[in-house]
Amino acid sequence: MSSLTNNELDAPPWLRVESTLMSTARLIRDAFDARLKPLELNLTQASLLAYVAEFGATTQTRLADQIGTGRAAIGTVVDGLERRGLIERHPDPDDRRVWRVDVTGSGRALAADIAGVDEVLRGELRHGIGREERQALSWVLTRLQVNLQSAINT
Amino acid sequence: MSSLTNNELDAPPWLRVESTLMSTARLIRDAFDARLKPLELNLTQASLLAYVAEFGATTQTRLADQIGTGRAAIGTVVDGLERRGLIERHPDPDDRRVWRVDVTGSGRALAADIAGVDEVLRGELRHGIGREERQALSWVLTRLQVNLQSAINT
DNA sequence: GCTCTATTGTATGACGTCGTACAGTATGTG
DNA sequence: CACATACTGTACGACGTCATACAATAGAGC
Repeated sequence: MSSLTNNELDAPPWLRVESTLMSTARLIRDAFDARLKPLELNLTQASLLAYVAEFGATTQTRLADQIGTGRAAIGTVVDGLERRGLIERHPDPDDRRVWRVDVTGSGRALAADIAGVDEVLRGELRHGIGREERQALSWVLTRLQVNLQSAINT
Repeated sequence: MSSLTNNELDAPPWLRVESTLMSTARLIRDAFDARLKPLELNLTQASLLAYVAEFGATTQTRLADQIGTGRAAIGTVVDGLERRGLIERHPDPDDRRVWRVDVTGSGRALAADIAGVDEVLRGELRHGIGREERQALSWVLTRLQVNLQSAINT
C-alpha cells in the first residue's frame, strides 16, 4: 500500500522536490485512471474525447500537441475510440492529408460522464488547499517549465 | 519543438493545474534523461545506482519502493546495471530469498558523476524561484498526495 | 507549370513499466 | 514439529509510448 512516498527523510538526496513532483504526477494519473475505469477509458482516451467534444472536429496532429503525446501514439488512440464508435474520422475537404476527428452521439454522451468524473475528482483534490496556494503552485510550475525547457535545449 | 505546453489558454478546461503538473513531471524526466545520456543512463538507472552508492547493499524490494516502480521492473534494471559491472548481487546470509545489491568500484565512480549532473541541473531549475516558493510547492504537493491517495482508495 | 521543402498520418520495431502467476524461502501459530 | 500465511525475486504477456522511416499531399519559389 506504500503510504505516500516518504520523500523528505530517506529519499535519495539528489532527488527531492523533483521526485515528489513526479510521484504526484503518477498519483494524478492513477487517480484519474481509477475513476475513469467504469467508463472503460484511460486518461489519454478521456482527454482526447473531451477535447474533441469541446472543440469539435480536430486534426490528429493538433490532438497530439494538445494531449502532449506523439502523432503515432495518437493514431492508435483514435483507432481504438473509433472502433468503439465514440468518434469518427471524416476527410477534410481542403487538405487530403488530414482527418477531421469528430465526436459521435454516443461519444458526446460519454464525454459528459467524463466531465462529471473530472469535476468530482478535482473537487476532492482541492481539499485543504486554498485558492492562492493553487495559484502559487501554478506559477511555480510554469516557471519550472521555463527552466526545464532551457535546460533541455543545452 | 512545441513551446511549453500552452496550458493556460486552450487546454481542455477539465484539466488545468493537474495537466500542468503532469507535463512538468515529463519535462523533469526529459531533462534528467538528456543530461544523463552521456553517462548512458536513464533516470531510473541513475536513481538506483545513486541510492545504492549512498546507502549500501540494498534489497531489490526496498529499491523498488524507493524508486517508485514495481519489483519486476527493478529486476530488469538491476540486470542491466549488473551486466555493465556497475553493481553486484550478493546473497544475503540471513535470508536466502533476497539479493543484496551493492555498488562496484566503477559503479561508485559513475555515481559521483551522477551526483554532479544532478547538482548542476537542480541549480539551473532553481533560477527565479525563491526558497519559500519551493517550500510552498513542496507543501502543496504533499497535501495533494494525501488527497490523491484517499481519492484512489475509494 | 515544375521542383523543393514541409507537413500529415501510418507502419514498424524498440523500450520501460505493469499485472499476474509462480517457485523458493521465511515467519508465525497450532 | 507441521502447517498456513506472508514475502522475495523472476518469468511472461500485455499495454502505452517513443523514434524512425515512409508515402501522400500541401505550399512556396522559380
